[in-house]
Amino acid sequence: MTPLTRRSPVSLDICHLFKAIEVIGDRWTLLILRSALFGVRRFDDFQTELGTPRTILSGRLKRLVDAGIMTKESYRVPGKRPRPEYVLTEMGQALQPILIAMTQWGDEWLGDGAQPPLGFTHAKKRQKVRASFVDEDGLEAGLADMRISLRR
Amino acid sequence: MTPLTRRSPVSLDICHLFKAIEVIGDRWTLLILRSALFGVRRFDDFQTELGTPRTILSGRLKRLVDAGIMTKESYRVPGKRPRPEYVLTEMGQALQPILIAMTQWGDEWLGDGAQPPLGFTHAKKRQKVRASFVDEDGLEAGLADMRISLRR
DNA sequence: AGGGCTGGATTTCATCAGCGAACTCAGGCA
DNA sequence: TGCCTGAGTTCGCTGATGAAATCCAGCCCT
Repeated sequence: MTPLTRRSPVSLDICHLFKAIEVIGDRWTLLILRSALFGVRRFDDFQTELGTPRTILSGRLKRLVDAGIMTKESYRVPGKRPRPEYVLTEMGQALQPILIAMTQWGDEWLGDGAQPPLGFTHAKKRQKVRASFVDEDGLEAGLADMRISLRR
Repeated sequence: MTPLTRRSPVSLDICHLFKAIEVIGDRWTLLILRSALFGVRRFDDFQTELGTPRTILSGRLKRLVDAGIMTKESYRVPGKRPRPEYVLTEMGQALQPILIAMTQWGDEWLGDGAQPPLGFTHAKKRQKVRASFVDEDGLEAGLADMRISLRR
């Protein structure tokens, strides 16, 4: 068990985890990102799928665009007028490992014994793939092997 | 870029990611977990460090205990009366990869060019360690190698 | 025994964010 | 012109949030 501390070693104002939580640590934001990673891009599609109140949705999308996680682009169905489309930037795509790690945590700890609906496998090797940590050689490093060091 | 879809392939009511978001997808909850993973355990320590309103803090801690992510135990400083202590369960410890992945995402995308305050290295090999995915052989699987399949 | 101290937790109330429904808006079509 | 559609805003209402004060249990001290 982690030893008791009275204070975290990193103060909030320089903590990147804290900043990340400020940006994406929000129920609706996370749900929007989940849909977006699956390929959903349109306002009404987010709205119907998640049931987000429209007012909240437009605010969250705006924040995600401001943060650089999504861009607001234009799509056009022929014969229709142009419509905005919310697409993940590279910065947004980079969130996928986080969401997958959350999915796998859910699979393991919130699964009602049921088989998880999504499987993560290696395309060629056909082995199960799971979120973990790797060193520079691409080899797994367990949490036990890992040293978390404080840089001053 | 992910192809456009109008709907996510997994409906919310069977999605473990959705369930995970319901449980931990909340600003204060995530901040509490951050502190907890660093070793903070006491009500007032969380409160001072995060500035959480006491009413919110007690509510969130209760939810985390109900969810099985923390347990409420008793500690006793000799000569003082026993006090509750909120300790991560195994289920809670298992959230560490998620928070580390978030930290590293923040390091990469929210860093104001500054050196991140926490370094993750392999204790023996002294190499940098990063969040990623591994197959059953413990070898890294990039997102490109990975197939996400829908189980029916 | 009684008063103070300390760290959890609850009460109170003003404020803010979430929510549903209705409304606006722009541009294409008939 | 009038209508349709997808996006976004306006408008109230309600419920959650936040700050401060209060409560409460149990150990100390005298």
